[in-house]
Amino acid sequence: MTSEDSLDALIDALVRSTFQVTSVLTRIGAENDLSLTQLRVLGILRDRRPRVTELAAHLGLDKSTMSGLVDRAERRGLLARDRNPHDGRAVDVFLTPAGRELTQRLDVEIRRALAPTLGRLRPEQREQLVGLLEPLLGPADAD
Amino acid sequence: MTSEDSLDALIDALVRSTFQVTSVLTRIGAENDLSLTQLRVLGILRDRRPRVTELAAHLGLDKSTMSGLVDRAERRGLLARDRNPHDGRAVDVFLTPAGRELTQRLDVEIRRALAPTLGRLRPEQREQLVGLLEPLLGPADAD
DNA sequence: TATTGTTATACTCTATAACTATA
DNA sequence: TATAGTTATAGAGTATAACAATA
Repeated sequence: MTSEDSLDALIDALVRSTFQVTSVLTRIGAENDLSLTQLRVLGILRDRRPRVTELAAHLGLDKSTMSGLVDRAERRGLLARDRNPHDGRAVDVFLTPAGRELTQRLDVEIRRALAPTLGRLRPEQREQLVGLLEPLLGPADAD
Repeated sequence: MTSEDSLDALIDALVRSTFQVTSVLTRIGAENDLSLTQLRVLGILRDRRPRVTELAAHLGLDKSTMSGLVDRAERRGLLARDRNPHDGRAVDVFLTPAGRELTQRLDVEIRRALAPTLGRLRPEQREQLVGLLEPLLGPADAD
């Protein structure tokens, strides 16, 4: 196997695993009336209180798109806005208790959905896989 | 590290790598005026000539959604429809030459975008990674 | 009767452009 | 002037329900 081939095979496997994981996340989101994007918003807010622009940058979206996403999630009581005390232009976004509760439930569901497949690997293989993926990952931003 | 922890860490790494790959695919799609879904449609049609319902099933979408996606891609000349000769109800979908050309260009761009990151792994590590991902993957459906 | 596909409808997601308020 | 956020607008993506054509 040449180096080229090993790269092609890896890209193929990685893209396939991407669509497979995405499909699980999309399904669990849909079962809870959440788009994949809203799922990610909740995931980011788990341990952050970003302003709208930061949230948009995290997701690679325009700030106007972000406004709409925050609007709809806020209307559902999942998150809330607050003026940033240090910058009158900025608006901080954070989970409400209901949003936090839903996020935790989603975590459990995601874990439950992926566990059977990932359980095909022995624990030491899982650790090996994590070790191989880690150097590929950018700065943290799970879920 | 307990077995629970190794599973959590793996899910975290896998989800993060999923969003990272998705972001690359979304960007390359957008640069070519294609949504991630349209990108996937083209990828599926590379080596298949499915009917509308099969395509929808592949993507986990409703057939009415699929009708719209095929409509728009057809209007752009990327794919075409043909009545299935064996079943008068069915409509087969396939790439046009222009669609095939675009798909090949996208392949190159995706490869070029992912190569630098994946190049951080040595060839034997890449093979190891493929070997660990493969048992997790369902039946083929790359891109 | 059941299946395949399209259409009508409604809502979410998305970006661009124009705007207001603050820095 | 530049930045943060919202709103208006337009188009794509999505599902549900109703429909026509075929099996």
